[in-house]
Amino acid sequence: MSIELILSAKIIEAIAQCYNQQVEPSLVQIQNTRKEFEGDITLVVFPFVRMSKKSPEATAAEIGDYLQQHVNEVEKYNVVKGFLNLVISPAYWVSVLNSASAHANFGITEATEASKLVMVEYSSPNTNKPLHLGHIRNNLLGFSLCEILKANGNKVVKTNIVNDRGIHICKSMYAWKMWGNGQTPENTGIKGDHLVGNFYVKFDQEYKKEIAALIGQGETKENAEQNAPSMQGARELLLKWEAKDAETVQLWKTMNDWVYAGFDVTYKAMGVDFDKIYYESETYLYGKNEVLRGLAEGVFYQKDDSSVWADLTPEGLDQKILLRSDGTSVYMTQDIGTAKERFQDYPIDKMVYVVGNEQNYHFQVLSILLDKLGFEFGKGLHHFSYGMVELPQGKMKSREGTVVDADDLMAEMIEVSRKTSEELGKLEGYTPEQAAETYKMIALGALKYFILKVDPKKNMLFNPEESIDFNGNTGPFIQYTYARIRSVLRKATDRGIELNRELASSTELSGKELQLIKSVTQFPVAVKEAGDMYSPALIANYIYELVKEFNQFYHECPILVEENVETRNLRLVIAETVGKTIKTGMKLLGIDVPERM
RNA sequence: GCCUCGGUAGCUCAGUUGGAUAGAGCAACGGCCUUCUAAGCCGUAGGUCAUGGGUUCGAAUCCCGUCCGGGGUACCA
Repeated sequence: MSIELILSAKIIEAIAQCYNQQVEPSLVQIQNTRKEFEGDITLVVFPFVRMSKKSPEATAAEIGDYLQQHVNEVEKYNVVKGFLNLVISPAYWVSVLNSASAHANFGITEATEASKLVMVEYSSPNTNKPLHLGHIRNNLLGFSLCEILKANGNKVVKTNIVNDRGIHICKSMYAWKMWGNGQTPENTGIKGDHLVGNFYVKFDQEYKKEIAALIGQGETKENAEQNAPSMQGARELLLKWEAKDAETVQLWKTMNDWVYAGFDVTYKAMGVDFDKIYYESETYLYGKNEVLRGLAEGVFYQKDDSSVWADLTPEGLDQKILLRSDGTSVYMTQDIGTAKERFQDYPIDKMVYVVGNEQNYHFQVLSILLDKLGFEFGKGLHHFSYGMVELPQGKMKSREGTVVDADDLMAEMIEVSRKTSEELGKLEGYTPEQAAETYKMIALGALKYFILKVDPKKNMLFNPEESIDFNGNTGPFIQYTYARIRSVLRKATDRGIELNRELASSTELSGKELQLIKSVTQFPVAVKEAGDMYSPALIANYIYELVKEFNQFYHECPILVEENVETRNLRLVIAETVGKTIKTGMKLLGIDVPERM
């Protein structure tokens, strides 16, 4: 049992004994003592002063006396204003370190047969353009969230819904037909997703010209947008596709295959993967069927132009279109079908969608619609809503070319990493392959940590002019600390030093040693909170604090050079345990750590 | 217009259900490599927590108003 739980129970007991009052556990506010005060754990006594009818100081002292007498681990205490600072015995901290060091998977709760099954949808790209920085945030958050949920004892199915059909694909297809001149990834040497993306941009350029021309001829803006030949062409392709026109389907397959080949490369570079991939082209019909069923059952209604709608005014929302007047599906239709499929395929206890906050309304509506259609899981969907990545000039727009491309960004980061490593000359003796692997590990560590350390809910800014840092609160800083620890441990082994991981309870702890042990014990707490809050950032911030403390310790306390064998052993055990915690924690972020750098 | 999210150091971000003197990194300045990796460590400077009220022992945190910004809002995804 953790010291916090023991104390919590004893504090309630103390109040009962001293003041004859029953208190709710929620009133017991225990926190780690701030560094500037003496002590390890602090109780906020303000909530109890009205029970004691004494000053905060006197109340704190009475509770402190009681705890000191009744809890072995409480050595002494001091009172500062309404704060009762408890000093916990070193023996307790030693026992905690022993247990952390003994557990291979310290901080991790393994899933069992009885565990909940969580399905997490993330990535979910459109197949009309390559992945950009916004997708990177999605993928990294999604992957990390899955690792964190697993570490909290859940079974997780990582899923990806590929938006492989729809008007956006048809735009790229139309542009390719009109202006493609038979270009392929093979004959141009351009990565497939980028090639298709080029045509998406081309479409938009031509479309805009046509609109301008039509407006010049006296058309209204709305009419021009509807009647532009490009748009009509794309719409026609969408209709042909839904009608399974052979030539259209063939072109669609070909271009999507180019994109998939490109995506595979990007996913692999990012280090993300999926257990089950759904394709919208396969699920949208289920959605259409469900909408038609809803229409037949009177849940939805049809307008004169034969478009199908949901009336959400009882829920305080608007009307929502579910099938266009030409009968084709919209985004919502597809998501209904996909949800139904998934719950048929898996015994899902919890469904999580990792999708940007621009779609908050969409998921609010999806939840309601599924519920209206009689799916009991409708209300339980969880939209993991994350903020946008913005550039200094504002939002990224693929069609306007103001995007930071995922492949380019990763390649640039690797290049910076390589140069830095070579300048520092840390990898001498490595083969070129080993070195290249390390450059990549550091580059991705920098990128992933940069993205994940920010609260997912908030928008974040990326300035391409100032490349991502490798110093300070960064992935490489953490990786570097890990490499240092490994280096010390290697040297210990080389010198024939054997670790004794069963530390005696009488082991003495200095300030930094104690602080590090306390930090390590917070890891399971951080893992749980990250799981509860769906926040990789909590893990990132935790590791950073741990690593910062380790570096201070490393600087102040000699490890191998220490002459006292017991102290040397203690420090090695601490270093090893911190290293293990860093590695486990970084794994939860999808970041690897190097043996050397 | 309506809905919704946000505003913390020059910049990028932390700040558990309200708790002690609001913290990091970057940038700036000054120290520390004959000792386990200087991608490090130590120090200096930098704040009206957008703003005005309120709630209370206590507010960056909760409530109301105002200003500024992002996102959404019936045939894009």
